[in-house]
Amino acid sequence: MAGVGGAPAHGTTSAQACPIAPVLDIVFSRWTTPILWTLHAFGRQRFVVLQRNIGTITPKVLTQRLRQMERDGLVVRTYHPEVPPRVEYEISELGSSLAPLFAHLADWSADHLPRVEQARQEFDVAEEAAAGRGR
Amino acid sequence: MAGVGGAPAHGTTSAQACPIAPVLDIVFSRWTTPILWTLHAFGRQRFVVLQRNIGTITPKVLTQRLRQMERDGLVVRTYHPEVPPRVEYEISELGSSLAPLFAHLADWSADHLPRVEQARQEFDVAEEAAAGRGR
DNA sequence: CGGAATCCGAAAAGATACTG
DNA sequence: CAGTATCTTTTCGGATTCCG
Repeated sequence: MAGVGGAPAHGTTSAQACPIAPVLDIVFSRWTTPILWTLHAFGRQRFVVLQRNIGTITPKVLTQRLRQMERDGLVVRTYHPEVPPRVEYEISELGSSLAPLFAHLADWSADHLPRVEQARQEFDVAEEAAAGRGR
Repeated sequence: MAGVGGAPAHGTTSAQACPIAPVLDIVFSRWTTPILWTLHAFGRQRFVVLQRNIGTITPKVLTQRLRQMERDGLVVRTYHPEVPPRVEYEISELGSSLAPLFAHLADWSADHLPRVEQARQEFDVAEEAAAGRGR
């Protein structure tokens, strides 16, 4: 697996320069969309099941992300004091309110992602040509 | 000043777990929204002006981000071979197609950000209380 | 089972200085 | 002006280990 470095977040960005900057840290932090998506797709589920459904996230990171999302009110954590302990996570109403936004994003993706791919290829070809001339 | 580390991006996330993951790297990478916003707000502008308008970005990072966005077709770079050199950046049509999405995000922010703030306060209070009992 | 604690490595962001 | 080069900083993500 590729070790990755880390981009912080969008938090330090000057707010006046981008009014939606604050939301990005809440909604589009790393792993938040996969988590919300999985929670939305499979409904309430236990920690380990959630981890399996997401596929590649480690328990440490999943815990961190869930904690932040719980704090932001996007997910609800339910602890059952049993032996062995049982904890379940589910999407909150606030978290569900993001569904239309994600749908909008999916629509944009369907409509414009091919254009991005095309732009990338053209750019790479032009770059290749420029390098050829430069060399 | 807060240096930031880095979260890579959302790219390594398993696609099946979240269909919109690919778009996140394109649209919501660090600095992309402030850059697009500034380009949208002030129109075509030169490198240094853009840097000033954004406010806190260093030339190195701005160059990196602009290069990526140009490759993705979100911005258009125009180079005027003069002395001194003049380069202008503007938002592309593809980049402009994101405007409704950003508006949607701004709407969600206006409607739900207070709820997030409230959730955070309640969470912190509950955590404080839990710590008090635990200590 | 559901985490918390610890160590480690990678990559990106920032600061600074320097060119064509 | 518009970057590029270099060095340092930051912290996120992964792996491992341990606990109630």
